[in-house]
Amino acid sequence: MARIAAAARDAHIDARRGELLDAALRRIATQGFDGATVEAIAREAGVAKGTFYLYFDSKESLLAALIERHSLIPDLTRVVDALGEMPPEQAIPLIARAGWRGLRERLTLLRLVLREIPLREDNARLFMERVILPTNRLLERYLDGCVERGSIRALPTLVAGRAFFGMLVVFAITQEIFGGSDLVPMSDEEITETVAGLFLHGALARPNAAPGEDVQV
Amino acid sequence: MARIAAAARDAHIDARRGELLDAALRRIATQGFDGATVEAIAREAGVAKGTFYLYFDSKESLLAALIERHSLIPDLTRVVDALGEMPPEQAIPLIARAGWRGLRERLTLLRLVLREIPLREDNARLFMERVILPTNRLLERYLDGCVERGSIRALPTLVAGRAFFGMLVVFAITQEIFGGSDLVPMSDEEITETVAGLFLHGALARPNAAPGEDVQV
Amino acid sequence: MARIAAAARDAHIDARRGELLDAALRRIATQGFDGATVEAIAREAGVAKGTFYLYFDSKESLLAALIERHSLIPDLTRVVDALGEMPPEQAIPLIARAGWRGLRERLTLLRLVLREIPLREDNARLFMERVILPTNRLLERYLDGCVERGSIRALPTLVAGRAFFGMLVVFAITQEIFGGSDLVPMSDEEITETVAGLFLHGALARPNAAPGEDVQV
Amino acid sequence: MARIAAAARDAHIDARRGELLDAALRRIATQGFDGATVEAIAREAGVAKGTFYLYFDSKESLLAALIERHSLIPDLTRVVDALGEMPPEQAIPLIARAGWRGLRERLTLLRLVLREIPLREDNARLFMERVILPTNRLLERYLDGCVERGSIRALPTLVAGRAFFGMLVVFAITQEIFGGSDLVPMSDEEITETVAGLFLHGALARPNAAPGEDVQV
DNA sequence: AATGAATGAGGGTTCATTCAT
DNA sequence: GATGAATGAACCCTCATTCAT
Repeated sequence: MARIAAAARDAHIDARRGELLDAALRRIATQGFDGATVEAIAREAGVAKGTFYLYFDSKESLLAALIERHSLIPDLTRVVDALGEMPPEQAIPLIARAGWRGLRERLTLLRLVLREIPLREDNARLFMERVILPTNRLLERYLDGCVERGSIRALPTLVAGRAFFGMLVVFAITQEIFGGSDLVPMSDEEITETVAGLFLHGALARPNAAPGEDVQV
Repeated sequence: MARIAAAARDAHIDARRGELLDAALRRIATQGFDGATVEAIAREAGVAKGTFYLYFDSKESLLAALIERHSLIPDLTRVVDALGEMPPEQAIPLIARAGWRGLRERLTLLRLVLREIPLREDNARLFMERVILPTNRLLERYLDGCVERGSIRALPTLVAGRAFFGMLVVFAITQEIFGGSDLVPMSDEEITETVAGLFLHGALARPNAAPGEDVQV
Repeated sequence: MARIAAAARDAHIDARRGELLDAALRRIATQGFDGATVEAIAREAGVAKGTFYLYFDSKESLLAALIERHSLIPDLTRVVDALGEMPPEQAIPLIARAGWRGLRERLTLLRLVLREIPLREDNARLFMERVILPTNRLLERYLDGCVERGSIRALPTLVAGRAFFGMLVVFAITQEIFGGSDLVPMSDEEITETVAGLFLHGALARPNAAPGEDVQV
Repeated sequence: MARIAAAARDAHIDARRGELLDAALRRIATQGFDGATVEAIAREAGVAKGTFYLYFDSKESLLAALIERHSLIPDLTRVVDALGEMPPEQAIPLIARAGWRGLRERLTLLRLVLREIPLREDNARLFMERVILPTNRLLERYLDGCVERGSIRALPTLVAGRAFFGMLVVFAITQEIFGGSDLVPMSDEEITETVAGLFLHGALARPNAAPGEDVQV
C-alpha cells in the first residue's frame, strides 16, 4: 500500500513537473528566461508561486531540466536507425525532411537554447555532450557506413554531418526565429531539397571533375 | 564658428556613443544583455551612470545601435566584389575562409544576436533586412553569375547561398560558443575546406551521375 | 473504559507535545526562533509538518509553552528548602554552585529567553511572574531569615538576592553564550567563589577585619 | 575643489548612515532584527528602500555597524579615568550610578545585543573583544590600583569587576527589558546603592569574622 | 490522528531611470 | 555636459498555515 501510494505520488510529481516545464517553455519562448517570472510560469501551469519550489530547487534548475527534456535525439535515432544501408541518394533527403520537421516542432526550444545556453558554460558543455554530439555521431555513423560501402567519398564525416544538419538549423533560425519567412518566403521543399541536393552533389555544374582537388585552392 | 562648434560637438557625441557601444558589447558578451547593468557599461566606458542617458534614450535603444553597428557586410562586400568572375572552384574556398575569419572575429556579436534578437521582433526584422539578407544577396549575386556562366548548376541561389554561409555559422555556434572545440577539436582548415568542398561537390562518391535527379526522392 | 482511553490519549498528547518542545528547543538554540522552521522542528521530532498543528495552535504558542516548561525553580527550590537556617557563610557558596550548575545546564533556554522574551511583552510579563520572581522570592525568603537571625545586615533582600543570582547569569551570558571563555577563560570555581565571596564580604580590604586573609577563596 | 566636494560627500554619507542606523535601532528595538524590514527602516529614516543599499551592503552588515557604534566604553572611560586614586568607598557608588545611567540610556542597544549577538558567532566574539572586555579591563585596572594601595582585598579583579557591572546589567534586563518594574518597582537609588553596598561590604552583618574561610563550605 | 501538497503574503535585493547640483 | 544620489517597481525565494486525503 505504501508502495502504491509512493508510486502514485511519484507519478503526480512527474506530472506536475511536466506541467511546469511546459508552462515554462511557453513563457520563456516569448519573454526569455529572465523575462519569464516564476509567478508567471506557475500561474500558466495553474499553480501558485510557492508550488513551483516544491518541484524545482530554483528557477535556474528549471533550465537544465527543460533542455534535457526536449531533444531531437529520439526522433533522429529512429529515423537514422531505420535507414540501415539505404543509399545516401535516398537517405539524405529523408533525413533532411525529418530534421526540418523536428526543428520546426522545436522552435521554442531552439530559441531557448540559443538564448540561454551561451551564457552558461556548464549548460553549454552539457548541451554539446548530451544533445549536439549524440545527434552528430548518429549522422557520422551513417555516413561512415556509406564511405565504407563506397557510396560517398572519403571526408571528415563528423564535420560533414554537422554541416549538413547545421544548414537546416540556420534556416530554422533565419526563417522561423528571425522572421525571415515574412521577408523572403521559402517553402519547406525548397529548403529541404536544396540542402539535401547540396549535400549530395554540391553546386558545381559538371561535378565529373575529380573531386577533392579543387578544394585545395 | 557655431558650425564648427556643432561639428565638433557631433564628433564628440559620436565618439562617446562609440565608447559606450564598445563597452556595452564587452559586458554583454560575458553577462548577457540583462546581466550587463547600465552602471557597469558606463563604468567600463569611463563615464558615470547618468552620462549613459545623455547618449542613449534607454538601455534597450542601445541594442539596436549595437546590432546595426557590427556586421559582416563590409568585409564580405569587399571579398565578394573582388571575386569578379572567378570560377567557384577558387572563389568558394576563399569566401569560406573569409567568412570563417569574420565570424570568429565577431563571436561576441554573434552571441549577442543569438541571445537578444529572437525576443525582439522589431530588431529581428531589422537584423534580417540589414544584415542577413544583404549578405545573402551578395552571395546570391555571385552565384547567379556563376549559373549564368554555366559554372554551377541551376539551383535556388538565395537558398543555396544561405545554406553555404549557414554551415559556417553553425560551426561558429557549436565549436566556439557552445564550447564544442574543447570536446571535439576541429581545425579551421577542416571546417572551411569541408564546407567549401561540400558546397562545391557534395558528398557523393560518383557525382558524375546526372545531378538533381536523385534529389527527387 | 472511556475514562481510561481519555487518559491514555491525554498521555499521548502530552508525550507528543513534549517531543515537539524538545525538538523545538534544539532547533531554536542554534537558529533562533525565526530561523527554526516549523518543518524543521517537526522533522526533528519525527513527525510531519501538519502534525505540529495538531499539538500547537501556532508557532508562536510554542514559545510560551517552551519557556514555562523549563525553569530553574524546581532545582533551586530543593536547594534553598534544604538550607533551613544554615548560616549564609555556608549557604551562599552552595547556592552559587547550584545556580551556576543549573544555568550551565540551561544555556539553551537562556539563549532562547534572552532572544525571544524581550520582544513579546506578554511573555516577558509571564516570565517575570513565573520564573524570575519566584526564584527571586526564594532567595529573598532565605535572606530575610538570615536578617532576622542577625547573620546578615539589613538590606533590601529582594534586590540583593537578584543582584546575587544576577552575577551568575551575567557570567553565563558573557562566558558561555558570548564565547568569552575562549578569550578569557575563567574556571567554575573562580566564578562561583568570587561571586559568593563578594556577596558575603564585599571587596573592601578591612571592613575592620584583618586584611589580606580574605583572599582564601 | 575636488577635495572639498569629496569631504562634503563623505560628510553626507556619514550623516545618512547615521540616520539609517538610528532608524534601524528604533525599529529593531520594537520588532527585532528579523521583524524590522529594510523598507520600514528606510522609511523611518525618510528615504526609499533602495537608498538603504547605497549605504549598507546588506541588512546583516547593518548589525555590525550598529553594535560597534554604541557602546558604554566612552562614557565609562571618562568616569573611570576621572577617578584617579579615589578610594573605592566613594568611587564604586559613582561608577554604579554612571553605569546604571548609561545602561538605561542604552536599553535599545542592550535588547539588540541580547537578541542578535548570541546567534552570530562572529559578532559575539567581536562584541566580547570590542565592548565587554574593554569595559571590563577598565574596571580591572581601577580595582588593581585599589588592591595595590591596599584599599580592597586581593581578589580576581577581572572577575570581580564583571560581577559588579553585571549586577547592574541584570537589573536593566529584568526591570527595564522584561518589564519587572511594573510588577516589583525598584528605585534607581535602591538598585545602585544596593549593588555598590554589596560590592563594597558584602551582605554579612559582622564582617569582622575571619572572612573567606566560610566560603570553603 | 497523520500527512504533505498547496498557498500567498512578505522579505531582501537589484537596477533602469530621473534629476538636482 | 557630467555626475551619482535617490527612487521604487519587480524579482526570486521562504515559510507559516490550511486542508483534502
